[in-house]
Amino acid sequence: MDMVTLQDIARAAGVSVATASWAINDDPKARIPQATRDRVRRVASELGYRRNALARGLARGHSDLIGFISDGVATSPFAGQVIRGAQDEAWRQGKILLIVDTGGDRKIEERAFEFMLERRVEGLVYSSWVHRRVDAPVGLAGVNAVLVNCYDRLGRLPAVVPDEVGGGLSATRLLLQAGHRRIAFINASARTPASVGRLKGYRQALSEAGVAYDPSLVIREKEADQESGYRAMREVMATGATAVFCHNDRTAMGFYDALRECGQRVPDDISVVGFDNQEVISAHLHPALTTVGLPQYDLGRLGIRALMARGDDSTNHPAAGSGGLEPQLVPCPLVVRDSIARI
Amino acid sequence: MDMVTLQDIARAAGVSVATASWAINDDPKARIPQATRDRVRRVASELGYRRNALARGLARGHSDLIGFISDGVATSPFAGQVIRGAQDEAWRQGKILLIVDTGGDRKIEERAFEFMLERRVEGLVYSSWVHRRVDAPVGLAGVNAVLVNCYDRLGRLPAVVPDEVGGGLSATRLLLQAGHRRIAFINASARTPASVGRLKGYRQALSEAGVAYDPSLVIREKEADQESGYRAMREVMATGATAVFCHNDRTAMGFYDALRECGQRVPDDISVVGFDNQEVISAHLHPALTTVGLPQYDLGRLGIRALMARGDDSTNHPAAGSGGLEPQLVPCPLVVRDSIARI
DNA sequence: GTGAAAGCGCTAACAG
DNA sequence: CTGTTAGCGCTTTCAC
Repeated sequence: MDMVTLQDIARAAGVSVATASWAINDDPKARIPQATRDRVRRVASELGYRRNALARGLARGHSDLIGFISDGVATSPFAGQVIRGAQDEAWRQGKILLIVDTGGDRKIEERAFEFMLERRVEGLVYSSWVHRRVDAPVGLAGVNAVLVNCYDRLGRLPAVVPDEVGGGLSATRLLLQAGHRRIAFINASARTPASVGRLKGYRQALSEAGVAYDPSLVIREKEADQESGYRAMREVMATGATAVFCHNDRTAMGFYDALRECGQRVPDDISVVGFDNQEVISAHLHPALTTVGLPQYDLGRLGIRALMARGDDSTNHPAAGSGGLEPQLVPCPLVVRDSIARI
Repeated sequence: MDMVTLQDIARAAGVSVATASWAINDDPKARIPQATRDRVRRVASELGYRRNALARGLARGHSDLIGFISDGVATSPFAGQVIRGAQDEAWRQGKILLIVDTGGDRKIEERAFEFMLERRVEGLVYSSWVHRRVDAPVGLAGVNAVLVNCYDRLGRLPAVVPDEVGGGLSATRLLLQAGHRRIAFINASARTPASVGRLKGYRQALSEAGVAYDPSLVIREKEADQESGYRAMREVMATGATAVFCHNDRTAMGFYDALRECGQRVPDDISVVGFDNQEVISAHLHPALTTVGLPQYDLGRLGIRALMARGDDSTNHPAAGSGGLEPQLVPCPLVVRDSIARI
C-alpha cells in the first residue's frame, strides 16, 4: 500500500502542505517559484506519491465522476460504441464514467442510482440499448441528467437520439437514385421510434421522388430479426419489387438466406438495403450489405456534451413550462456496399 | 443540490452525529435502542439525506471501488457479458465497478490506471477483448490485480481464461459421437490461445476415439472470419470430410454461405460446429449452428471473485517463487443446435 | 512567496 | 446507551 500523503511530500521537500498542494496540481494562481514547484514534484515522484481523489473530491466539492446507467448498452452486441463515445468525451473534460448496466432490472437500476448519487456524480446519463421511450426513473428529475438513445414520455429530460426518419430517408433515396421505383419495406410492426421513423423516412423519400406510396409494399413483421426476413422473402418477391428496404441488418440477413435457397441473388434479382450497420452481419454478407449506420459513438459523445453543458448552465431548468423538450437528433450515416444494383 | 449532511440529521433527530452515523448504517455493534434507530432513519429520509461516499471512503479507508480496465470488452460485439458478470459479482460484495475501455491505447491505459489508483480502487481487473497473452502494464504489479481473458507473459499475475482445449475437445467429441470420422478443422493460423488450444482439444478427442490425426484435414486460414470460411469451403469438401469444426462462428457463417452457393446443405452434405456462440450468427443461421460458447459471464464473475479472494489474503504474494501462476481455466459450454447430422 | 489553519462529511475510538 | 473528539488527506482563505 502506497500511503504517501501530501504531508509526507511537504515534509520531505521542506515546504508546507499548502505549497505542496499548489505545486502538485500546478496551480497557476499560486505564485511560487518554478524551482520550488519542480522540487516538490520531483520529491513526489520519488516517493511514489499519488493524489487521493476521495480526499480531494471531498475538499473541492466535486467528484469528477459521471454516472452512466444503461439497460444493456455495455453488454449488447453492438451498442458498446455509445460507451466509447461517452467515455472519450468525459475523458476530454477530465471526468471519468461510473458505468452500471442494469440489464433492465428496476431493482438494480434503483440501487445503481443510489450508489451514484452517494458518490456525488456530477451528472447522469441514462441510456437504452434500443431506441425507445422510457419511464425515466423517479429521482432522475432533480439531478443533472440526460437520456441517450431513449426519451422520456413527458419530454422533461433532454434526450439524444438517432434520426430514424433521416435514416429511412437516405436509405430509400439511395434506392430511388439507383432507379428503383417499386421498393418494398420489411418493417417491424411494433410502434417503436425505429419502425415509425424509418417508415416515415421511406414515405417521405418516395413522395419527394414522385413515387406513389403503395401500402402493399410494406410488409409488417412482428419482430425484426433473421426469421422475419427469411419469412418475408416470398411476400416481397410476390410484389414484384425490384428492391427492398429491410428494417435492420438482421432482417436483411434472413432475407438473403431465403433468397439464396430459391436460387436467386442479391443484387441481380433484387437490391437490398439494411439498417443498423451491425458489422458482423452487414460487412460480411455476400454481397456485402449497403445499410444505414446507427450513430452510437456520437450518441454517447453528444450525451455527455449535453450533460456538461447543462451542468454549466446554472439555471438548470427542468424543461421550460409546457414540458416539451425536443430530443436532439443525431444523423444516421449511410454505409454503401454492394447490395444495390442500378436499373 | 441536496447537501443534507449527517450533522443536519443528528440535529434534527436530537442525537449526536455518532449516533446518527450508527443508525444510518445500521451498525450492529452500536447498541442503541431500536426507537432511536428508527427515528434517525425516518428523519434522514424525510430530509432526503444521502450518504457522501467520498467522505465515508476517506474516513473508513476504503472506496468500495473496483477498477475494470479493458481493451475493448465494453465495446466489442460480444464480450460484454464479461462486464455483466464482473459487475454482478462486485455488486454482491457491495463494490462498484469503475470501467474504462482503452481501445487498446497504451496512453489511455496509462491514464486510466492513474485515475483508478487515485480513486483508491480496492482491486483492478485487466481484461482483454480476445483471449491472448498481454504485456501487463507496469504498475499492475504491486496492486491487487487479476487478468481476465488474457494472461501475463511471465505468469506473475493471476489470470482467468476460457478453457480452449476443453472447448475443442467437446466440439470434436460431439462430432465423433455422431459417427463422424473424417472431421476437418478450419483453424486460424496465428498462434493464439484459441487456435493452439482448440487444435489441441481436437487432436485429443480424435486420439481418445482412436481416429488417426490427418494433418491434411486441418485448413489454416490467416484470419478466422466469414471470408476464411467462405474461402476454405472448397478445400474442406475436397478432403471428403463429413464434418467440419470451424474455429469460430464467423468462419462457420462464411462456410454456410459458400456451401449454399454450391447448392449443398448443412447438415445433409456436411455437419458443422462452430465456436464462440456469437448469437447474432449462430442462433440464426439456417440451420442453427451447434457451437461452443465462451464463458464470458463467468470470466467476469470469477475474475472479481479471484480479486477479492486475493485482497482478503493479506499475504498477497506476487506469485510464489518461480513466478509461474497457472491461469484459472473456465469451461466452455457446448451449445447444441441443428447443424450436426448422425451418420 | 509561503505557511497556518479551518474546514469538506463521515467514522471510530474513547469517555462518560 | 450516547456524546465528544480526533482524525481521514486535501484545498483554500487569510495572514505574515
